[in-house]
Amino acid sequence: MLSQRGRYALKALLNLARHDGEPRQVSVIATDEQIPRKYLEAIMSDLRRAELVDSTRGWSGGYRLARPADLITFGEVIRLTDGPLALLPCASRNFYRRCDDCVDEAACAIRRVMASVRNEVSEILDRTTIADAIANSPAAAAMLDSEPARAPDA
Amino acid sequence: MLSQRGRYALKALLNLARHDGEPRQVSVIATDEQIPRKYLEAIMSDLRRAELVDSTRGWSGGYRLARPADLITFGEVIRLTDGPLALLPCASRNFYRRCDDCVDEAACAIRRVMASVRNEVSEILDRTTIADAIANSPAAAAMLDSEPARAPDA
DNA sequence: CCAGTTCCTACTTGTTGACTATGAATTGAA
DNA sequence: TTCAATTCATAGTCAACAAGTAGGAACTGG
Repeated sequence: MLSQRGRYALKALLNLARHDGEPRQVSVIATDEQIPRKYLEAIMSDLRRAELVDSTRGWSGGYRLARPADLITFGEVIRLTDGPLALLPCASRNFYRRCDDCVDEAACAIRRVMASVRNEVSEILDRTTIADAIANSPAAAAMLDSEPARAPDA
Repeated sequence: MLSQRGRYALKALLNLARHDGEPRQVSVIATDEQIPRKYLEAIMSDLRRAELVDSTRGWSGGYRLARPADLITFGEVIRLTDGPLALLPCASRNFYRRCDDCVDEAACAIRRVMASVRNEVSEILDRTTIADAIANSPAAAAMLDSEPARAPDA
């Protein structure tokens, strides 16, 4: 499960992307997206340290995306807030860690399955950008069936 | 991330599947798979309540699979021990729950992405069975590239 | 009746997620 | 130069949960 923190981070970045251009204050985003202001402040600090957003302080300060929205992937954000995408540390590429009680990693049947899951998940999340997400939003969704979002689902 | 509990449950079921036939005791599985005995006991109880295994007590008691190994999927086990596969409750099919702060679920860009992730994940995990996993294990892995496990990976 | 097993309830212990509080540092406007 | 609005940093709280442990009751074949 994605943490609340991760969900908030994504919502905030989407919000920034939708109102591109001038800096946007934490308080504005917070009320927009129904996020506790102080908590969001901490999250935005993380995003800044990770160089996903830029900040300016003082009078009309706030945050904006540090790069174009089509260069920020879901995968990057989620790895930042929630750590590995993989279901097991030993199946993670970015956060690899051996299981302490694992006898023979190469022969581990569980690991093999989890690795294929991780492949599919990161395939989607590292391909899908913030820009993609806002592109197929509310109204647009019905008209076009673009490539990135695979299943219409419900 | 999968919980330790979930990993143990999978290991235990694989162990049962490999030694099919007569009942196998918790203590045996525990030493085989490096799992704390008492903890495994609790896990096995859960698996029994979920009707994944059968138990007999007393003298030469123990556990065996309640069904053929090719009718037990990773998905079922993981949902039992770890809850939803989906990254968000609102993107789960089996454990659906609305996000409390969600304004318009149908228009939610994040949900759409997470739903497609969930589709891929459950596609794999609900298709892959315990039998599949032991089929492509140690030696077998090199010779045949069967269908279920997609990526060799590393 | 007994030894070996499962089964059940409760407890402990450490970690973490989700905030909250307080205030310092910065910066444009008045 | 002062002021108000912002970001930034550190620390603290609180509840929930994961990962075990403890102790013993219930059952069952020998």
